[in-house]
Amino acid sequence: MSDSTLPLSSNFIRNIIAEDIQANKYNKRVHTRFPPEPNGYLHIGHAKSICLNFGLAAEFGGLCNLRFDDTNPTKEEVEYVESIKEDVRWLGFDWDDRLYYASDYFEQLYRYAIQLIKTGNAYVCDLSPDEMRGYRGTLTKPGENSPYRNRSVEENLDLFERMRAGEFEEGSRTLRAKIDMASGNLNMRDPVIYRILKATHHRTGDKWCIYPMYDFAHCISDSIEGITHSICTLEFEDHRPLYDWFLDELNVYHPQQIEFTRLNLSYTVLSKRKLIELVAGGYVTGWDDPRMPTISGLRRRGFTPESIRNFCERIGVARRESMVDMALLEHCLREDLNKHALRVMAVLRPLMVVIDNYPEDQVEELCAINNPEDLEMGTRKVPFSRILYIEQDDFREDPPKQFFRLAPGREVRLRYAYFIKCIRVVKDDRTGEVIELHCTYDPKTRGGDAPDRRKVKATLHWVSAAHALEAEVRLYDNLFIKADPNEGEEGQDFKSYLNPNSLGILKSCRVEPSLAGALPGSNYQFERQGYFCVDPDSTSHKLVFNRAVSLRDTWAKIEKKQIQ
RNA sequence: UGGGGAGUCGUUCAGCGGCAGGACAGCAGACUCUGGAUCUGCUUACAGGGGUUCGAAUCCUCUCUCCCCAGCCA
Repeated sequence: MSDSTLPLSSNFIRNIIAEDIQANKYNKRVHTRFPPEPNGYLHIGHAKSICLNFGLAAEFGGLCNLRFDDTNPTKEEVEYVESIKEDVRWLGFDWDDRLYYASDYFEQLYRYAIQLIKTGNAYVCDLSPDEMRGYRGTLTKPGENSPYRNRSVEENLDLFERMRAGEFEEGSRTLRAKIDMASGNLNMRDPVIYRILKATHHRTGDKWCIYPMYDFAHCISDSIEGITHSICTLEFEDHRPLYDWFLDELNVYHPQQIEFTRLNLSYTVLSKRKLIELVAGGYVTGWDDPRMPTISGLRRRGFTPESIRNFCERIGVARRESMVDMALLEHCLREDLNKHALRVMAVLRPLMVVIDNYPEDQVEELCAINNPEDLEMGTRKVPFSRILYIEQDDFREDPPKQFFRLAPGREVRLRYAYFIKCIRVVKDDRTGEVIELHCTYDPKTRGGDAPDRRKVKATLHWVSAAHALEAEVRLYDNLFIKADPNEGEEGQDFKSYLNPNSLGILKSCRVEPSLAGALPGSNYQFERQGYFCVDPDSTSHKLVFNRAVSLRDTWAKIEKKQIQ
C-alpha cells in the first residue's frame, strides 16, 4: 500500500498501539482483524474499518485477518461473502492465508460454553423471548433472576447437549451467562450466549441447530486468532465488559477491544438496514448502483481504491460522532484522477458548428496531450473536419457578463485545433432554439497558438461530427437532498428525502474516436467537464459512461451568483 | 430518571500544562491552450461557570447539550 504522499496524522488508536509496542505488550505483536457479517454489501463506512485494521497492521509490521462473523444463518449468504472478499481485495488489501469464519470455531465455541456451565457461569433458561424481556427490567429498573438460574450443572449440561441435538423447539430455550441481573449495563443482565435456530447455515449446513451470539463468539474468535487490538465501532462500547468477562472467566488469551466512531457521510445513508431497503424497494438498481455508497457502487461510479484509501486516512479516527462532508470524498477522487486519468474530449449536449471556410473534404489529425499533469502519458491524434460539435453550454447568443465562451462575433479557441469566430446563428423557426452555428477559422492558429500572439478568453472542447462516437452518459447527483437523511422531521422516513434528480441520462453524446473499445471500469477526464468511467453496460456498439465527479466549475458558481 | 460515551474553525482531525494547527469547504488574487490543475493570501473555533497554576483546550469541579444501550441481530 503506497499512500505515501499523505503524511499520517496521529490518532488515538495509532497512539495506543505505539504505546503497547513501547511497553512490550503482546510481545510487540500487532494483529488486527476485519470482521464483517456476510449479511449485506460493504460500504464506505466499512472501508474506513478495513483501512484502519489492515493499515495499522501493515504500518506496525503486523497482520490483519479477514474473518466472517457468521453466527446468524438466517441473515447470511454466500453472495455476500464473495462480494466482501472482492471488495476488500479491490481496495488493495490482502489477508494472505488468514481467511477465517466464526463458524470455523463452532465446535470450540460449544466446548467453551460447556466450560462456562461447568464453572457455574452459564445456565439453560426456559424463558420465552417475551418473558425474558420482562425479567430484564428497564434502563432504570434492575432485572430479576430467571427462575431457571439455579439449575444444577448436571441439568444444564444435559439440557444444553439436548439443545444441540435438536430436541427442543426454536426459541424455547437459551443458554445464558450468569452475571448480574441488576447491572446498570443491560448487556450484563445474564445475556443469551446460545439460541436455537433451525436454519441452514451457508457453510455448516444443517450440522448445527444452536448458534452462538455475537458477544460470545466474537471475543473468543479474537482470542483464538491471537488478535491484539480488536477494533470496533462505538456502539459496542457497552459490550466491552462482556467481552472481557467471557475471556476472563474462560481464562484464555485476552485481546483488547478499542472502539472508534463510525463514519457518517453527508447526503447518503450508511446503515446496512437502510441500504438493503433501497435495494429491495427498487429505489436504486442494485447494490452496485453508482449512487450507492457501497464499495461496489463507488467502484462502478468510477472511484479508485487509492482515492478511497486516501479519504479514509484523511477523515481520521476519533471517538466523537461526526458527519464527514461528501465534498471531501469527491476531492480525494479528483486529486487521484487529476494525476492519473487520460484526458479526452466529449460533447455531452451537442451543438453543430460548421466551419464555413474550412475545405469540405479535408480531415486533419491534430495532436492532443493525454495528460498535462503527466507528460509521460503521451499524446494522441484527434480528427478535425468542417463539421464539428461543441457543447450547447459553450455558446450564448446573448452572453451574460463574465461569460467568456462563444457568442456571435466572438473568437475562441478549439482545444488543440484552431481559433474560430462565430459569424452566423441558425435557429429553429418555430422554437427559436439555436440548432447550428456557422464559424470561420484562422488557418494560422493551427494547434491552438496564434502567431500574432492574440489572445482568446476561452478554450472549448469539441469533436468532429463525422468521426465522433455516439455515447450514453449518466450523470449522478447526491442520492438524498438532505445532508442528514436520518434526521427527519416529524414522522418523515429517510426515503422521503431521496433526490428525484440523482440520475440524469444523456443519450446522444458524442465522444472522440480514441474512445472506441474503451473497457468497462476505465477512467477518463472529459476535458472541462469531469471524470467519467466506462460502465459495465457499455458495449462495442454503444459506449456508456458514468460521471464519477465533475470538475470544479467556477463559471457555474459565478452564474449561480448572477441569478441570485 | 440506570449504565456507558462525546463536546476544538462552516465540516473534520490534531494539539495532552507554554504563541490553538492541518485538511475539506468558503472568499480574494496570480497563472493557465481545461473557467481544470497549480500557487499565494484571507476569514472563522477550545459548550458554559467556578477553581488550581506564573501560565489551562489540556488538571480539578459543577452545569449544559448531544450520542449509544431494554434482539434469542451484529
